[in-house]
Amino acid sequence: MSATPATGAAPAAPARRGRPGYDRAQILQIAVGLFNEQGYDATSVADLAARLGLTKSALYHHFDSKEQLLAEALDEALSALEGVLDDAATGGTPAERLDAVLRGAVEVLIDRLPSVTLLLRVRGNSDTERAALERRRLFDQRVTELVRAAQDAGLIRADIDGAVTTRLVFGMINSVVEWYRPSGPIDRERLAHDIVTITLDGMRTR
Amino acid sequence: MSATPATGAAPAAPARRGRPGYDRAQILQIAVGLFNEQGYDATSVADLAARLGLTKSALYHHFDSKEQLLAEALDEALSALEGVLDDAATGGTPAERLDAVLRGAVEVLIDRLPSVTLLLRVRGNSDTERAALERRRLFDQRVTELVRAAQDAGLIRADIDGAVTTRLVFGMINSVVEWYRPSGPIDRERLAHDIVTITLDGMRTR
DNA sequence: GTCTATAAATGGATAGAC
DNA sequence: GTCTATCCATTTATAGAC
Repeated sequence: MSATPATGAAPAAPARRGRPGYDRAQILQIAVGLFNEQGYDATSVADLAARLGLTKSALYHHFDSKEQLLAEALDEALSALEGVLDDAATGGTPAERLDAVLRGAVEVLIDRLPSVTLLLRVRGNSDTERAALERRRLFDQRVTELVRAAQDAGLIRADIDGAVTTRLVFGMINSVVEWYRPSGPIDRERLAHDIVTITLDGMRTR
Repeated sequence: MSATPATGAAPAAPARRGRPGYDRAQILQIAVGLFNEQGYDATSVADLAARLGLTKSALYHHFDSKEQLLAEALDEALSALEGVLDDAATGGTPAERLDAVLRGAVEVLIDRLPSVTLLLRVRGNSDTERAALERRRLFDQRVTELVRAAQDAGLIRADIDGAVTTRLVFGMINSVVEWYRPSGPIDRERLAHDIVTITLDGMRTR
């Protein structure tokens, strides 16, 4: 868990001597945490340097810009989400594939909670943010196609538009970043189960 | 719809002569729109003045601070949401009251889309924001109590924790601010119906 | 790999004329 | 009610020493 996440080619970066000695991955992790606490725009490079116990200059030795930190975090989140769809594409019936996508999305969201949280708050204020929004849009499109296929197969109710259904269900899934904490009482699989249960069968008793 | 929203005592503010001639309500409306486009922190007072076609100084004649604009918008959204709960408290069975709260929340969210959108993005970076978050928390608590009462009455499934159910369902409802546009093809009542349908009965066919 | 110092621009906000 | 001009703190980012 606490091992170095292997940014480049080095198999295992040995702990640095002297001062802090952060590598890119560690800095990115702490940066994303702070962006999520305060908001990306409200977080200054000085804020981040203070949290790291570094000066701004030392930070700029590791990264070219604040925006580069954002770009790397957004890429991590988007790649993971796209991976869910790539994996699910090989499944069986539309219903099975949809189930796999919903469960997979919840699990990615939890496993990569910080970067996905950041992604979901992007508004499009820079080229970096706009590119991320476009990748998100393509993801949504692919999920909507899956929902429509499940509707055509008669497995999902067709009295609500597929795009609306997709938005609502992913709205519920994505909202998890607002409150879920891995250290809390509810585990990953349980939450995925609860969400799939409510979205498929609803909260009303029968 | 286009009438003056009655900020103070004056029944109908006559159109100003000369330049733009904004009143507080008009400025607030445009400010909230810009905050939602770019994010509150990413929006400078200069940005807002530019959109209004005014200078910063002219803006400060109407408002004491950027934060005051935020505070007034957040209060509008919170008051409207609290009103939904106050109204629903007088209903009949827990199920009827919960239905009324869900529908009412969707309708408030749509009727006050700009201010509610702003509210849902607040992170707690100032006293103003923290006070708004606290009012939101109290709202959530009151809804959770309603869900638990419906569970105790056997009307809502009890195999998922009431607080989790509340968060998930309001996560879906709140996500509407991310994509809904009143000018679009789907009207308020239709969306409220779709959301209540999915959250109560799910998207699976039976 | 970290530091001090500083640049150049922008942030929120105010003074005072018209 | 809006303007020009300005203040001062903070912003992102860089230069160059250790």
